[in-house]
Amino acid sequence: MNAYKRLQETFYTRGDVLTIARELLGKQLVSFSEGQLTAGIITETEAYNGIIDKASHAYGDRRTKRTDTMYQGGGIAYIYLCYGIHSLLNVVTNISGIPHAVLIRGIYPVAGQEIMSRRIGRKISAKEGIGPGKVTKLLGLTYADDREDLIRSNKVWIEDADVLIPDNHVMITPRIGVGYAGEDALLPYRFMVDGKIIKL
DNA sequence: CGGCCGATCCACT
DNA sequence: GTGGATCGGCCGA
Repeated sequence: MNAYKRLQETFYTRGDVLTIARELLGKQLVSFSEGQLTAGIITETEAYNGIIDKASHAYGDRRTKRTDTMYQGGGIAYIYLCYGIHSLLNVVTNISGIPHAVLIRGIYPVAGQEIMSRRIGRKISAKEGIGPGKVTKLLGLTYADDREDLIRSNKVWIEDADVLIPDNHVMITPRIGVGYAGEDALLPYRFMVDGKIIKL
């Protein structure tokens, strides 16, 4: 039923986190959580550029129990709790020792919409999934799923679903909610789909 | 050890 | 437009 190809390690371990954040647009994020399959096309991402990026948890090479996940090799999930309530899903990139990550901020639901509705407590709209806290809620993921292996896990992974997002439908802006990051708050590290998703 | 605050969302005014 | 929910990480004393 589903012949889509899961993204492999070579996709995640590349050095340019901005390129990966851009290329994740249109990819299909799938979760098989609580025995339920849900999936969405990624529509919004943000890049976090490691120890030199003031907006990153790993700024200044701050390696703690929490940020240690980002120091692992690319291809795993970094999920942490924000505002005490929301679990935020990131994709760890680059090689082991370099704490790069891409925050998944938005998805367009394509499978398991009824499951998603139940998880969120009401019917989802077509544009549901905007906002990183909502992404994890729809997919049934929490910070307990931190470090899940996107390449080998049967709980959460990302695959190429033959969705093409042309450059003229990609909007690039500064990141959200990172005012504390000084001049780095202005960097154009946020990528979002503007307009139609084109399925081949 | 205490206190502040964050890569947010939603209900309510 | 705004404030409440809710908790772990981090910093300063």
